[in-house]
Amino acid sequence: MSLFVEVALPVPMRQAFSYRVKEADLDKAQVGVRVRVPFGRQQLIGLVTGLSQSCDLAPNQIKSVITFLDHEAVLPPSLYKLTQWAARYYFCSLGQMLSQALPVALRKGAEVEAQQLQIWRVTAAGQEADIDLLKRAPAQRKLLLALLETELSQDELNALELSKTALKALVERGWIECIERRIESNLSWRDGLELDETPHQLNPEQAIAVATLNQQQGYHCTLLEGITGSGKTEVYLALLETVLKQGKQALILVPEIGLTPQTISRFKRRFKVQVAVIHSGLTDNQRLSAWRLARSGEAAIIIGTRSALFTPMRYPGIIILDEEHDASFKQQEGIGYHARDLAVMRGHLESVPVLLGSATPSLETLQNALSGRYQHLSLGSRAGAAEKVRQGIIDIRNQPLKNGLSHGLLNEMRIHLDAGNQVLLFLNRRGFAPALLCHECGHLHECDRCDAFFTVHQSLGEIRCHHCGNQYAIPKQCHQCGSTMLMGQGVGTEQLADALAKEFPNYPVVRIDRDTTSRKGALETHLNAIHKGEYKILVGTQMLAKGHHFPDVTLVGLLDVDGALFSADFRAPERFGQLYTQVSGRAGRARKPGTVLLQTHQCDNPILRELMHKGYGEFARGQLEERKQALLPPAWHMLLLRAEAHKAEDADAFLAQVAQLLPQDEQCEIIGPMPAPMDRKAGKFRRQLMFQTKTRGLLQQAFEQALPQIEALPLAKRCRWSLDRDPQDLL
DNA sequence: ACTCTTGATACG
DNA sequence: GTATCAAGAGTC
Repeated sequence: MSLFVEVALPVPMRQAFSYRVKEADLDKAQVGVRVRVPFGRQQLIGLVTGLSQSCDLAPNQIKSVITFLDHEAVLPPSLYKLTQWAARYYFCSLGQMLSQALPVALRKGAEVEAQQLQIWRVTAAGQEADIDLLKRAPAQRKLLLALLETELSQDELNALELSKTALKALVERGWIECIERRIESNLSWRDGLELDETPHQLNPEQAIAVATLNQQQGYHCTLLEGITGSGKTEVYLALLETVLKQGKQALILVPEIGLTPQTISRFKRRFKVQVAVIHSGLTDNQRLSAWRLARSGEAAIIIGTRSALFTPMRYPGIIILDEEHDASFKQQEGIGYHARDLAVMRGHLESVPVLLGSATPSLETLQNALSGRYQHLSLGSRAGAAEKVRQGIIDIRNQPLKNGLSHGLLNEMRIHLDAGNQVLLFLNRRGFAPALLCHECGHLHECDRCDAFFTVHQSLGEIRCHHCGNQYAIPKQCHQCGSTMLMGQGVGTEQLADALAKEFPNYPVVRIDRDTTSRKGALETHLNAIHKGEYKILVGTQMLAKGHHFPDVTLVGLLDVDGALFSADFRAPERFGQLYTQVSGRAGRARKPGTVLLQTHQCDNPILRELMHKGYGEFARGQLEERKQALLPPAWHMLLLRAEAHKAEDADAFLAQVAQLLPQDEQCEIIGPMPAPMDRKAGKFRRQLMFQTKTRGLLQQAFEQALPQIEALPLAKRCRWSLDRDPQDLL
């Protein structure tokens, strides 16, 4: 009797591949284990998705599995089902989705369970040894003393950053040795939870939220809408206590920028349990060990960014997504899955509650909360004594601007600074950066490979295209008229910071953006300096708006509001509303009253008025209504097809043929093909097509039906194309 | 996705 | 002629 396995491989083809199982491996074949298989000229690692006694392919076309890597399924059934569901939902191959769900180390063939732990300890000879012999070898001395105190695992030893040569020298003396020990997982936290600090007294609203959530069992999804400073984290901590006391684990997902040491320590401080942290800074092996701790149940709390969603839990208890509206929960490249949507599905599959927290919920979540699909809890009052902010609009029509700053704003800044407070200026430009402008003829310098303007980087002395990476030295003369009067048009954070340093020489300026915080730990250093009051003026982008507390900031200025209100992207007003609310929350914490000022040419704009006077809640409901009218998400459902080709006609023709294969009626709308907003990128032409339907099921069904035909189109091979379900950006 | 094959273009 | 590159085909 021969046996075959169906294998999902990390390739974009939406099909399984069959392999023969060798005689010796017959007992190892089971669904869910990883296998190494030959594939073309290469070897790949895939996951067994099925077994069968026969195979339709000609025998000479079938190869055999090289090795079986596991003796039990890698993922628990719930996560396997989640991955299957996601592959179908996002129209990608199961293998590709699986490779998103597994830590890189496992994709490369690492062991699922850590077999043995390497332990360093002092030998009998070492115990007797005369420490004074090491007077002239301080590194060895330090190491020996450390090990005399307690034995250390390889990881712990590495963390101490001791010298490798000293280690070797001590081994050669025979004073220390490395032994291997089987590790046993320590699950003692489940027997009795110990707190490391006493919980804060909850205010009535927090107490009600906690009580409501504690009553429920099994799956349910809740939106916790709490304005900035209302203490969502205290609610999380109180819920964690309940969950942990039941011996269950908690998965906490936070935005990329939100995973700061402060956040982590907040959770670590409260409970005496192991916390596994999963973030992008980890090496593959560190990630794997965090994954193992979660899977074995040793880590009671797992906290991480988007990809941590797929971390298995032996005792699942709750899933919490903080700052639920944050765009970093949606993967931008490759398979664009949304961790929030998948978290809800995972909660379903594992029968655990899902809690979505935000001061400014996304319209998607808000719609679910309003319709009753999700439970809706609110925290309205600010914790502590902070007062409500004062807000104002500065009309800059016909106003002279100094580097983008109006007189009104400058005056207000001076008042706050002279009073000894800090001022935060916020630039809301996504992708719109200062271009190089000729003051004489008005020529704007454009990238010769794309349709984008060059961005001026004064400090690097270069101009750079942010779409293809093209870069040159800043030209001395205008390419069109030869004038030397070149200026960077528009204000970037860098230019603004320079101008402010001249305008307010007595008040130090700090700039926080991608450039100044790209170095590891740079953001931390800057934030600390801000807290110590070393800087008085803070200039920055989105980064500054998210979750950082600046008690001495009393004035927040938003400089370019207009762009946000008139963007080609239908989500721009929503994002601006979230940003405005988050930024406002930055002002006037502690006991100082705060002021928020907007500079705009559109001071009568109704959207702006509503946001300022009625707050985010009302504004968001208004936006939701507008989306319904316009048949846009979340009212309708969207799939974006992008195509890229050397010849614009190829991309256009391909998408036009795709459009032919899709239904079009009062429940299905097709927009395009049209040029992508950035329609030329690195010499290729980019086109896009939008497919929108009234219901989620309709989109699924219609596209699933069309997909095989789309793949069979001859033009499909002549251009690079990709799918983005529930797109965040139409760029 | 990756790798090998084939056809097209540039170059001294 | 050959060296290099990009499009095309195939992967159990």
